[in-house]
Amino acid sequence: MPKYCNIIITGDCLSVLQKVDLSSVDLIVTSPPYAEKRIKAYGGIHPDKFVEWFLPRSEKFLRVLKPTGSFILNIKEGAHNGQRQTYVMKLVMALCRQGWLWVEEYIWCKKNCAPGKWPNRFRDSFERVYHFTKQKKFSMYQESVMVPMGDWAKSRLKNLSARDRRRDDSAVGSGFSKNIANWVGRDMAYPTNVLHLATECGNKDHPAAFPIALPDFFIRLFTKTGDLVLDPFIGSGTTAVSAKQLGRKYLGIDILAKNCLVAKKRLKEDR
Amino acid sequence: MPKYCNIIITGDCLSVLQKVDLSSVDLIVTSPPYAEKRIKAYGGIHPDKFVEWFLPRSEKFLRVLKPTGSFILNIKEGAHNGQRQTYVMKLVMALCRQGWLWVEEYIWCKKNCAPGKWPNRFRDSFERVYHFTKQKKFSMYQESVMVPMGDWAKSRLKNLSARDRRRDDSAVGSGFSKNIANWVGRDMAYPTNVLHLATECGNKDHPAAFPIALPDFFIRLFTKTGDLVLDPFIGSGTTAVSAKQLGRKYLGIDILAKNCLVAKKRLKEDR
DNA sequence: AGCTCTTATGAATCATTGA
DNA sequence: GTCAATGATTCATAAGAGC
Repeated sequence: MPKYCNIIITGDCLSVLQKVDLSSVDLIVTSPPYAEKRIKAYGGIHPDKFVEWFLPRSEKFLRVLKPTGSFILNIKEGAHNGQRQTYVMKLVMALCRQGWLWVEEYIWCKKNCAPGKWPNRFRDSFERVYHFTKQKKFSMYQESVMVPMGDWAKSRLKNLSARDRRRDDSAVGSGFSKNIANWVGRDMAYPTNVLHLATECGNKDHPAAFPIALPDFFIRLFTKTGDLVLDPFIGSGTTAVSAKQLGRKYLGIDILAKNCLVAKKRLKEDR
Repeated sequence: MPKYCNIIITGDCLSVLQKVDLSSVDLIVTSPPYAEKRIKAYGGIHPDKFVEWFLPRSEKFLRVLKPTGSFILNIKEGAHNGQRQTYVMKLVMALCRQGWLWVEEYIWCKKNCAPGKWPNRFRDSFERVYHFTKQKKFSMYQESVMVPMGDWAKSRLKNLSARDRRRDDSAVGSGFSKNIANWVGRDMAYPTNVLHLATECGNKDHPAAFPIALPDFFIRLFTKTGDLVLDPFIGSGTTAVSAKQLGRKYLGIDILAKNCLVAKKRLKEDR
């Protein structure tokens, strides 16, 4: 059993990860504080400083991640003064120089995006999810994220709300397995690199909760039961809740004690 | 009437555009030969050489584009040796340095993408469409690309909810706001920056034809009737056909005489 | 079951003003 | 100039209740 396991730690992941065992993590799933967003919550990282702020931390990610592990990064640049920021591109290229292999970019297409109308752009309805690895060969379990084809299933599963999951869990006790079993013999298909998910509804006491279906997808895709999932910017705890529900171990880190409290509370209440 | 108008020209756009009038083009829509793709057709541009190959040509684009014009670039990096190439990111950043303003990235989500299965990734079902301009203010006609709205609007408008009324009262302070009034009779909605278009079916005698819906969308969005649309890598002629169908002028350029023949044939047959 | 109606809400962006 | 803060403006959808 790893030293730090199934806990939420308050602190900067830069220092906290120093104490975590080398090559002990199977998957890192995270959504860092975006540059110029969450200024009140995180103090704000200027877009020009974002890459240099991130790199020392991603170096620690390299340290604790197993050779066959994956690093999933959810991020999206904003628009300022009529132009899109370029720091996300700069970050990806810097991560490649740091030793990461950029395997894929998934698109998280948000069904319900924020309102607004502007003279020069439409509403932003997608975010990027980058997949990095340490090696060309890595663990991937594609069968565990197969989606059913056909209308009846599409409408049932296009949105995996926490509530749906809870219902399935309580009925069967093991999350997805029952559903998967039900679909055997029906038309199943592999997903593509575009994910259609609604943003989470419901108050999570955190300004930027991503839908649980997002970590859920990548945890099932890149880990097996009992593996360790790390989120170095745990926020409201969604990644940890998802890992726990799927029978994985979790390690959550956040610099704000307030966030850690929210995450711990959600883990206790399993929601 | 511009000198070069409603024609397809065989040649390298680098030299051809030298003869085109300064600031005469309202919109550039193109899908360049991707690096390492279409090697037989174009002789192949190595990923490492792609940016330096492109930049002299995009400089000519700056020359012929009107100050209020837009440049729409459809491109997607491939995967090699298990990793995504970075030349698209490098190109975007180089274009910014060249003077272009990066306004937006649209995601063209391909409904019916190519089948296939690989050990380390799923099927690639999106392409990038970058929107660049010369100025912060540019021509944009958002109303011309509105899409049909769902049924929900009708019922809502029949009987304005108490909450809608309250929200607008507090916002405006005088009973009915004009916001709600704007919705009455509206059955169309603005799109987002994720476009759901099917890929073209049917052989167009060209290996990388994009669906006509793609240039159609951007031509309607960024030009009005009679404007001039340029595609410096016209390929099978889709951009020109779309422009003609929408009552715009077109100028198509391709280095391969074979492509120009196909484009001319399609224009004549209007398909 | 299916239909109608109600409610909730999401990492937004731009123009303007003032320091 | 440049930068920061503030206010104005703005949709489309899912899910649930009720009939």
